[in-house]
Amino acid sequence: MSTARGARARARTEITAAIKDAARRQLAAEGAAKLSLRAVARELGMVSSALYRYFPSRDDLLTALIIDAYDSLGEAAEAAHRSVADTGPLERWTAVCEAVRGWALAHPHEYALIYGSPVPGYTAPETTVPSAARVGLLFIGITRDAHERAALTAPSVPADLREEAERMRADLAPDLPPAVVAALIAAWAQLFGLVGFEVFGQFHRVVEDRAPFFRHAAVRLAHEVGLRF
Amino acid sequence: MSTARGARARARTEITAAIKDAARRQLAAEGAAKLSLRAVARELGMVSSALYRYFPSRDDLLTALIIDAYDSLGEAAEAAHRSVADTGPLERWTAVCEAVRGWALAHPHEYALIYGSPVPGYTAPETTVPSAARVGLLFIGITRDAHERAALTAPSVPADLREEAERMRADLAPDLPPAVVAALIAAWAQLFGLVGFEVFGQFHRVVEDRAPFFRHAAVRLAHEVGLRF
DNA sequence: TCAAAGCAAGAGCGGTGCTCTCTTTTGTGT
DNA sequence: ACACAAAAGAGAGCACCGCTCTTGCTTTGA
Repeated sequence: MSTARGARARARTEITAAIKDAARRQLAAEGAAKLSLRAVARELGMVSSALYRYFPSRDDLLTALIIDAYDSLGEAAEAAHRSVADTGPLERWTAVCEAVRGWALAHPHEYALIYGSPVPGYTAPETTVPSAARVGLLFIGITRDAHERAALTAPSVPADLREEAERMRADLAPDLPPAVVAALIAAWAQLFGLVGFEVFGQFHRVVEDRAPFFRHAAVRLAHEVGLRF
Repeated sequence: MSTARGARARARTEITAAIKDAARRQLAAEGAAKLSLRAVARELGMVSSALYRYFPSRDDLLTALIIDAYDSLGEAAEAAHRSVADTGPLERWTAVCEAVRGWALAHPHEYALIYGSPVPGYTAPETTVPSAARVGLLFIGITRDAHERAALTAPSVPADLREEAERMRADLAPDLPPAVVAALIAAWAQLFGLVGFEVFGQFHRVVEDRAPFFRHAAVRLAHEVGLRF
């Protein structure tokens, strides 16, 4: 039971949440590098050392924010997918892509936290994996659906990739053709290349009307995977 | 004249170079976030305040390293391109892609500096533009070459992207079809998505045999642009 | 009831970027 | 050859950082 477990425990979860909220605000305002435990403590009227009762280090606080960011992105993508659940694979694919892009543009610093340079000396704990996988699972689901409806044209795969494609298929989506799994992973990485370039300003003075540009690229990615409609 | 302009000026350029070298070593070892002016000064046997005679701030030192990183990557890509200059567009394309990947894997922290999360509150000065453009210009050159040899199948472009594609063509490569320019920019971003995911560990436990995976993806990118051989 | 556990506070350590002042070194014009 | 101004280095110091340790106070549960 998470209710009625004593005032102290209740206060603990509330304060933990307040710390994460304040930290998220700082993250959004200044970026991960300037996220300071002392500033968070100041904002909450606490002394900095008190924060260590809730998060053993700054990195642990960052980890919590990373998981939240993955979940926030995953939730946004899943919501977008739900809202077009009764359409064809290609439309669902692009809807998820655009949800990812929209979330990233709305939360650039949180996007940077999860898909930008990793914090040096810090490796994400296994805890983050389920949250991080949500968007990928969405794409796998869409593709699987297309495969079951025979709406999937499997791309070809060169000989030197066949073994690895088979391995990825076994690990990630045993019911899909290996070539599709390989193409899917490539498309997944390429999607975040497009999003990252836009969020991180690489398209500055290069791409101006970015929504149609992105939508077109997302459709081409779907085609690369084998989705046709 | 850069030679014989007095012992003092000579010493200045030497010390500036030594500072950048030490900083680059720290960058490679620990990442940009842990690059410390004081540590650089220590390594050089100077006092930290003396560094400010050469770089007005830590960000300016970082900017210098960013330009160097872009140039280092550009040089690696151009060298790879030179070594296959007499082959077909597709082979040259993949050679450049693989040079980018190889450089990124060999210099992960420098790669993070230029293609990872931007340093918060910091916008790259215009000085970086020429260096940053080198890889892109290589791709444009390869594609232009294919176009001149009639070895280019222009992809299609949807109506809502036509205007922007035309604008990009005018800005970046007036001698290429608009649809190709649009595809080229998308491929450029997608390439760095693939490289970034590998360098930043996103492929951990997902893609294992990464060289053939990347090579295949690079070839597909070339096909997307319209290169056939 | 009362010991144990949880928690906030404060002081303090070693580190950071950066500024200011003072002194020394160095190149140059007379 | 000398004087003088510019350049460079040294040092102290400011405000900040993450983190630790000790000291008390409060809540909790046997």
